[in-house]
Amino acid sequence: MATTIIDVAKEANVSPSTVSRVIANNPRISERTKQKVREVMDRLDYHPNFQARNLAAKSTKTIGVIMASSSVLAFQNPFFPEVLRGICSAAHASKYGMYLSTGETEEEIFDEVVSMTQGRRVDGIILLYSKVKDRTMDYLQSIDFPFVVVGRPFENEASVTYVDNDNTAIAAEVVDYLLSLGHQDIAFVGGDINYVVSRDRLAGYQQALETAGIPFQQAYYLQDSTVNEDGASAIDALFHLPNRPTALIAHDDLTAYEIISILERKEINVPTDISIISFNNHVLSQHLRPPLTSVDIQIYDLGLEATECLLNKMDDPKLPATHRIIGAKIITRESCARRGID
Amino acid sequence: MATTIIDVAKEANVSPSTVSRVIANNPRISERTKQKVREVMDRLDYHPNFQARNLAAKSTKTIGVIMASSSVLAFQNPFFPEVLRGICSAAHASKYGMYLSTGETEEEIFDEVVSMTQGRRVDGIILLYSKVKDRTMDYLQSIDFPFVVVGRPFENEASVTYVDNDNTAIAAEVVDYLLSLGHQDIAFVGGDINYVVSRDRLAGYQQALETAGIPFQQAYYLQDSTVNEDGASAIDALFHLPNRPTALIAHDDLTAYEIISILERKEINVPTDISIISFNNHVLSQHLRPPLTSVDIQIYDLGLEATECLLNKMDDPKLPATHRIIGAKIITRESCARRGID
DNA sequence: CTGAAAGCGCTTACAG
DNA sequence: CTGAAAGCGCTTACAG
Repeated sequence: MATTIIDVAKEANVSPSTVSRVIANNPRISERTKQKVREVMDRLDYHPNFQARNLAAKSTKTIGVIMASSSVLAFQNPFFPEVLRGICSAAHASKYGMYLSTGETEEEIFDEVVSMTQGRRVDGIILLYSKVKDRTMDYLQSIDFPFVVVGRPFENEASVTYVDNDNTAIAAEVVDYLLSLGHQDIAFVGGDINYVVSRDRLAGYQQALETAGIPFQQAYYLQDSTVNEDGASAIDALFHLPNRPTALIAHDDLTAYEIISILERKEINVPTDISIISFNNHVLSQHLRPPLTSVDIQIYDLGLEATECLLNKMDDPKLPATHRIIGAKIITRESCARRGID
Repeated sequence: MATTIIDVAKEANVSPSTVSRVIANNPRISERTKQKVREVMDRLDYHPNFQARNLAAKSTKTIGVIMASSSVLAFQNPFFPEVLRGICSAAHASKYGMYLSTGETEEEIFDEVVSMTQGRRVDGIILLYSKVKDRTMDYLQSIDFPFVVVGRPFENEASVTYVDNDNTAIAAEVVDYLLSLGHQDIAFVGGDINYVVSRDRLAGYQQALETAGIPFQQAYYLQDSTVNEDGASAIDALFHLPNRPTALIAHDDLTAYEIISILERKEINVPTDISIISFNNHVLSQHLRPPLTSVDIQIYDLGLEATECLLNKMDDPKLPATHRIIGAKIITRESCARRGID
């Protein structure tokens, strides 16, 4: 059996309470006693049992991280490691541990969250996604468990703590950038519309067009799932339009890569024939040919600040909901060009 | 306060022991009682407290996943999300949870592992890397804690359970492939030599050359850190050699991308002027221009099988160490070509 | 500044 | 098939 607090207490000729207080570095214990107890802890190679400590103290010092369902996509998405890195870094700084969800379906994830929270496996939860009508989020709110969302909540925005980019504004900015290059016929390949981020970016796209007096065309709007499933024909349709687009906004770099590959096979040149810009600024985007113009949404900071918000919330559950907006900026590379004269 | 086993027991008119047995689905409890108790659990929305259960049962049903130090690299490495996906999937199938290390330095990671194991925070550990002279691994072995390594251990290979590719053989195969294309002057950009994987691949490279009767040239061997720090000049040196290489093997796709970008700036064409092949077969490798020939090492399977091995080990700690070798294969794309006539 | 005691919420021999 | 009791290894009022 591993050595326990009792062993240490006996060896140091103090009570277990005292050992416990030394572990917690309680100021009411004399330095002399602390030294003595610490020496014994070292000598016996004592390490407190987490379960016992957590049970007694009613806290776990761990954060639950919930990924979106369909793990293949969640993991493949370059967003994931980067946001995790941010979370990791903030958690580590506050000596918190990270517990990762493993559920694969929405149902499983929901059940996992219920048992994580009810079973007190974690002290707080970070939701790595924001979905329309999300049971999990509703549930967390209903039991008043400390949580924070990376992304803007679909409902109850004011009462939920979240960290997000201003996706609507960024998407509008992207459109403006293309407009400034002389483009008018701008296609938009958006993400899954069940995620709020996809809706926000679409809204930004539409608003910017409207501001510029350019009507929104349904045919210019695709979902990235279409491209990933049968990319060639979706892109084909786009390029057989009477006014074929001269610019295209992709929901993320992966989609952009996919599209560029398809275009290449059709001998459509980027950026000469069509300008392409996307979101997320993947590490590899600079290595693509042409190097991809992409929006840096500061994923690491999203994770970092989400964790800080959560830590605050856990510290003081009565704190009002906070919202942090992380800046983003267009990283100009070579996939966008001034519109040629038709 | 959350509802406890006592609440359920009272409500169902049984003892807490019985409720506990119903939770564990103990066959000695009658179906009738089970039904009754389950109904009450549902009605009261009861969820067992993990800490209490773990403390009493002396098991945590969670796996600790330890990443290599220097988290920036660990996270950025595309290896990470993919191996995690494999682990996740196997853990989930066995209803295990995942606890992630957050340490940033080797020292911190070591301390984390000590407290994870001594503090019984996890039942088993997966080491996501294998380093030369690794304290952490030595420690795990010394306390006889269930663990498995993704990668080949540097020492005590026979007594440590691990999952790995046969990196030596694969590297040799890569060389043979290039030889078959007529290349003789083959450069090798390897990984950090503190990792066993880097050593194995280098060994495979050297062996294959030797078998082919081609002397190993120190000038043809670089470490990827050199390329990442001051890529241009390292590559420059390579191309100013009297016999400049006509082929190059890169430790991973990221390094290959980096090199290709540098070459492009020098107007050295891949594959006309130099053939490039690398390891890991990143999702995006097919989208690079030219599409990158790369070795698929089946990262997902590495994670999956490592977890299975660990689960077995935890089930029966007396089991002898097992070693699983995961297959790998060269995915031929367009970055390698037959050697031109000089 | 320190200790004795109760309690955190479970599981599991032991007994019947 | 079920229950009473001890115990898992801590923390934390309470008391002095």
